[in-house]
Amino acid sequence: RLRKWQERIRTKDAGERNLQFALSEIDRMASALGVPRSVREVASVIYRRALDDDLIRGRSIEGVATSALYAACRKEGIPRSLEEISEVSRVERKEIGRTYRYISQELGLEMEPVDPKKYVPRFCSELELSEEVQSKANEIIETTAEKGLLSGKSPTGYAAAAIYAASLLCNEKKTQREVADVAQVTEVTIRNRYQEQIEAMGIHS
Amino acid sequence: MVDPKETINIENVVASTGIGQELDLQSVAMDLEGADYDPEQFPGLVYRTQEPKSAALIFRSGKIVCTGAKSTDDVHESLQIVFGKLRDLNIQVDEDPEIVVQNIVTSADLGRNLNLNAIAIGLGLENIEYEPEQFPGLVYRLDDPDVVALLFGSGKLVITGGKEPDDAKKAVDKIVSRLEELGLLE
DNA sequence: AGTTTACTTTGAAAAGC
DNA sequence: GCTTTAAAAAGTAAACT
Repeated sequence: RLRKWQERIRTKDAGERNLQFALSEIDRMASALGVPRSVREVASVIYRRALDDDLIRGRSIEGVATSALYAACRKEGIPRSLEEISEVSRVERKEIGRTYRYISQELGLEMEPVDPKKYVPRFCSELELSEEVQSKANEIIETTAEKGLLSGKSPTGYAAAAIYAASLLCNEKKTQREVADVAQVTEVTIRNRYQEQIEAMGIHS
Repeated sequence: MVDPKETINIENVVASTGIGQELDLQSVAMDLEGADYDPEQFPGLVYRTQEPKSAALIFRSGKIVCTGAKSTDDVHESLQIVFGKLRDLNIQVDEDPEIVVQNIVTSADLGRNLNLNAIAIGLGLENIEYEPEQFPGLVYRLDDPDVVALLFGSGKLVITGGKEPDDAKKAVDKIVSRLEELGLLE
């Protein structure tokens, strides 16, 4: 009887320690990403819900914590790509993506697809591009997405191409390499998306 | 426009069967040319047929999995070839082993582009999975028939998880009518 | 700038770790 | 859970030309 009681305490302590570890990891990654406190709070709530629903069984604590943070960034409207998230996590990109899809389904997060426009301010500021370029990029994204060009395309690559196009149109040219580096996509992806977008916008350059 | 059902094409059929006899895979691997057997990596021996093209996974228990065939007829033809090869090795094979189709992968074309973002919302975010950062297709699980459909921006789709060719037809019909009533087709 | 190859997703069975 | 098999869809990445 005493042994059983001790075991319960031990289990409870272990669970408590695991939760503390997860929350501190979320905090560490959030700091590294430079996201506001509200995102960490949302991530913590998602992690606790996953814990309550027993979704961590068979998965790593770090993986679930990272996925919760990825989901929280999106929910708060300041998405980080899986590539960016994986740079501050010790879990690899593919695993974060899988775990995110799993907890998202199980918790019924009903996450909407990421809007490429959400990446425009951050990418443009890293490239030191003007407000004018940002507006132009947003206009390109809005217009071409309405024409159906966005289906199936990665939001970061889509945003990168629009920013590249906008930088040319506003005479603040950035090279494909520069834009590709901040968006963490390849130049080939920018070229492919850029061609489609320019054509759909009826721009001839 | 063409009826999307007429664009349905079977791309792969997976079936299981068994010869009703245990096998010494080590010796089968020696005698059967073209056999790939690496028990450290996977317990099954891989044997590929050329016509019809398929891959058979042969296990110690005598159970066999056939995959890669383009029709249920091809599955039967391929397995007859495998049974024949085993008999050539003086291995007892049941006279007419039962062959069970486990999965059929089909492709189809709705004939018009799809706005996956609108479809994701329309079908209900709780019913679909659409993560273009990870994969360009929208994943839609149906209850009846019990299959999974992958919808692409081009209007092409993949249906998998079905056990008979008819499942794909039913699925395409349901998807088309669902998208039509949502006003998301054409 | 554009090509080739390879990997991402879905489904199912087999035997064994 | 993983391992292996095959095939489609379309996007993206890495490595070349």
